[in-house]
Amino acid sequence: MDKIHLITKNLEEVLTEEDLESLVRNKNKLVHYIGFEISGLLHLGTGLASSLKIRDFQKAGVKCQIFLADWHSYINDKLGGDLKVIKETAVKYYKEAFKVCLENIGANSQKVDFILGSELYHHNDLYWLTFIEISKNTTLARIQRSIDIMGRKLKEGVDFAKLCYPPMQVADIFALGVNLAHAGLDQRKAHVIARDVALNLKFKPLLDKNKNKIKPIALHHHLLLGLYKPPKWPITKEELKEILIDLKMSKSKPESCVFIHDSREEIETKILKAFCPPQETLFNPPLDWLVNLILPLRGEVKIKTTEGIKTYNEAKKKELISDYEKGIIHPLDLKETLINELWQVLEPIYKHFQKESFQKIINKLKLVQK
RNA sequence: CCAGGGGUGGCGGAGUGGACAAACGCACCUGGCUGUAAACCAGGCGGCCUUGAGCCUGCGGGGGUUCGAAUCCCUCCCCCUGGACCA
Repeated sequence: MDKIHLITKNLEEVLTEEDLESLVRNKNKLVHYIGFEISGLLHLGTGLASSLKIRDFQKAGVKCQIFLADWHSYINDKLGGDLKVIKETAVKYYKEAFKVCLENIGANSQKVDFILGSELYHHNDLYWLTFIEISKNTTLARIQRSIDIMGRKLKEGVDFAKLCYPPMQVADIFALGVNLAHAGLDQRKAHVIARDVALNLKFKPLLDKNKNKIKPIALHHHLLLGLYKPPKWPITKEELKEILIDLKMSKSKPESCVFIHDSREEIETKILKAFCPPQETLFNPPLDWLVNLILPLRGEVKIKTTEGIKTYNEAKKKELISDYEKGIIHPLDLKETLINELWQVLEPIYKHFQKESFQKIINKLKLVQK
C-alpha cells in the first residue's frame, strides 16, 4: 500500500493504522485537515513540517484543508485578544505564508482549501449542535485535562471560554467531514476525544462511503525540538518523554526556533548557539532538525565526517544518527550542514517576503509574543 | 453582591514609611575556556547620558498623606478561595 506509506511516513503517531488501512482499502475519499491558531510568525514547525506532510498527503490523493482558527485564537488571547486583528492576520498573512511554504517544498497550494473558523461557524446550527453533542459525550474533568492543547496549564486560572476550545476543535473535525485529522503530537488529546465521541454523534457524525459511522484517524507529526538546553540536564529517557512537548520549538521563545522569514545571519546565530552535545542523540535539537526536517525536505544531505564527506538519504536516517552517536560527526559540522541546507529551503521564502507590503505585517508580528 | 487572600522587573519570589532601580533564584546577554552548544569562571541584566554620592521612569490604574511611599489612606480595575443571590 504505497498510499498508506505516503500518508504515514515520518509521522510520530497514527491512530490507528488499522482504521487507516480499512479506509484506504475501501476506497473512501480521504479528507484531511490541519488547524492553526493565528498568532505570530510562522516557524519551521508550523510552516515547513506541516507542509511537508501535506505534500505527502497530496501525493496520496488526499483532499487537504488548512483551517485558520480565528475564533480559537481569540479564545486563547492571541494577538492581543483582538478578533479583528486575528482575522486580518489570518487572511493577509497566514494564508499567503502557507501557500509560499507549500509551493516551495513541492506541494500544490492551489489544491489546498483554506477555511476560516468564523466562516465555518456562521449560520451553522449543525456545527453548534455537534459542539453540544460532543460536550454531552465527555466530562468536565477531561476537557480540563485537555487544555494543554492550547499551550496552557489549568492552574493558571483559565476562563470558561477556554474550556469551550477543545470541544470546538473536535467539532471542527466533524463539521469539515475530516477523516484524516492531522496535527503535531501536542494536539493528541483533542483528537482522542474526537475518536471517543465519534460513534455517539447523531447530528453530523463522520461517515464512510457506506454511510457507517467511523472515527476520524489522527495523524501526528513530530514536533521539532526547541534549540535550548532542557531545564534539567542530564536527563533520563523517561523524564524527557514527559516534558518533551514543553521543549518543542515555540514562537514565544524566538531563540528556540527559526522563523520562515529569518535571514541567513539570524539562522546562523540561532543554530550556532543551539544546544548540541557531542554524540548525544536522545536530545539534540540540530540533529533532530536535520533528521526530521531537512532529510525529508531535501532528500539527502552531505556531512563532513572523520571518514570524509558522507551522503545520507532518507533511507539512511538511522545511519546518520548512529554515526553521530559514534562521534564521527563533529557537532559544528552538523550545525554547518544544517545552516546551509536550511537556507537552501528558506532563501526563496525569505526573498518572497522581502516585498514592502509583507515587511509591514511581518514587522508587526515580530513584536507579538503570544 | 458579601467575606477573606492577592496583584512587585521576562518568570518565580523577598521587601510592609527612608540605606530600593528594588534581596535571592531561574532565564537571558557579554567575555574567557572548548573545533559548536552545554558545564565551568568573570562581568552585565529599567531607560538616558556629559558614567555621576547623575537624571528620568518604575512595584495593577488614578488620587492623597508625608521632608520622604512598593510600603500609610481613599478610590477604581483585575485574579484566587469560599459564600450569598437565582433555581
